Amino acid sequence: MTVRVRFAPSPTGHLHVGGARTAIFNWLFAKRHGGTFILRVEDTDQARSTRESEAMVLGDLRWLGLQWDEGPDVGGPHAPYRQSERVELYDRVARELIARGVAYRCYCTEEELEAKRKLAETEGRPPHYDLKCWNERRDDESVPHAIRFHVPKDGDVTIDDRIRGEVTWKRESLGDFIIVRSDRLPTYNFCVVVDDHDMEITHVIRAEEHLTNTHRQVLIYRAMAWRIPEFAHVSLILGSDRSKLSKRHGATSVSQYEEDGFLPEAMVNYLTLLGWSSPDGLEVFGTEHPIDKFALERVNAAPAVFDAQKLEWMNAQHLHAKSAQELRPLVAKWFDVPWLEEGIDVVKTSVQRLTQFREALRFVTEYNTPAVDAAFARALAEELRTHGTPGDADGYKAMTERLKTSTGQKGKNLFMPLRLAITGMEHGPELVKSIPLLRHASEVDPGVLSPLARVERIVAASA
RNA sequence: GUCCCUAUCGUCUAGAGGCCUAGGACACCGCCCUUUCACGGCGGCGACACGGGUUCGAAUCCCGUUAGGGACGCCA
Repeated sequence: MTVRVRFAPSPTGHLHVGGARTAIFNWLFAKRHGGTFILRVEDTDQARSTRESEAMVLGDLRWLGLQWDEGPDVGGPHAPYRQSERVELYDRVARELIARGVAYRCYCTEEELEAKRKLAETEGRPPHYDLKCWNERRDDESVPHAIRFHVPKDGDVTIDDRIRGEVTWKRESLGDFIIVRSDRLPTYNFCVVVDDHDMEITHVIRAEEHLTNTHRQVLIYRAMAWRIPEFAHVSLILGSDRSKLSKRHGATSVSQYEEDGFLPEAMVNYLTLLGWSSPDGLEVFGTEHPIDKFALERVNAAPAVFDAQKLEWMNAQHLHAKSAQELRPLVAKWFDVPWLEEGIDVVKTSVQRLTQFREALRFVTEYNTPAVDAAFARALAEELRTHGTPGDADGYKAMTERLKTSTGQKGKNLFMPLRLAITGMEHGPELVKSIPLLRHASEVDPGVLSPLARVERIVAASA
């Protein structure tokens, strides 16, 4: 049996990190077993679903590099992959369920039901449907109605969750539930089952919030005598206060991280580690490693707190591992100059995110004449005029040797004023790299002030 | 309220009854490297929620308590 898994987002906004992790686990599992990764859009909630959101979610998944084999945009043997386009199928199955005597039309209004729920609550009873329409079953399609699934006497369910082990529910914990709304659109618990069966899904890997829904879903599988897939419920991602991750904890959508200059491979790497760990303890990796090692049995059942600091560290690891040539097109999205590649090479290790290169290279793009000893500045200007600005490490070494004698300074007293005079700042990358960068940048970019021009400004200012 | 899930350093985790004096990573602190910053290297701080069992032996198995989370919708 070949593995078929799906990620089924509802298009109500950008992809969240929790959804991203669920998608990653599905994708990893499919890749691990040479299976098929399917993208299905769950847009039956017409009030909240939009095509714009769908495009955003698809874009976010693409950015992460999670390629799907079947989906609304690429099609596949079980098209369409948008639930709103599959209503005929749901309608057919709902009728079959009614014919089998396990589902029935319910003519109760939402107001009636609301009142019944309130009453049940005050009387301390479980807020389950009172079976009115089940007891007076009638089959009138002309009157507005919903369709309910009747929970059978033998409605106890036990599943063997691949992450949680055995989970059991008693039938009493469930009331008859709606599978088709009065607007004829199916509800989540119904269409997931119909779709997962129709799309021949073998493993349902999804968030823990769906765990208790599985009870209802298994009942539908049984009523239709369909093969029940394997289930794996992944725990939730929490914020720093251990409540469900939400906006107030900071960025929660993957697009936000993209905008903040995170690398997709770092994002995937970090999220993969939220709940899963490699048997050999490796933490920084590309996709080959987890594809080779991933197993649902190693996924932690406990919820995980999202740690933006570790994500940032992870991003730096991936960023530092890339060459300046690889980084250049990525950085150019935020900051582009002719000398960008050399600039990236010089400041790379001091940067965690793509967005930080602009600031890290500010010593090149900006120069605020610093306060430097006038005599030192004159000697430095003289040095640069007669020997030129060094363009490599050897030239830099020779220059500093000469400066020792011409300025009479050494150690910190030589290097600090030198750094300050040329970069305008007290801190920055090694001078042996910064000075050649400044020289090259000023040669190709009229916006960059050359080292000599900089020093001359100091001399002029002190005159 | 009922049902379900979960519980190892601040955080992510390793741990499948003796290999545990509980290992790694992030963060934090210190030292080294570095005439700055960063990177990197080395070291330190720091946890089995609690109470009962089972066992020669429990972080690991069982029960309970507590705490957190989820579900109980004509949301997904």
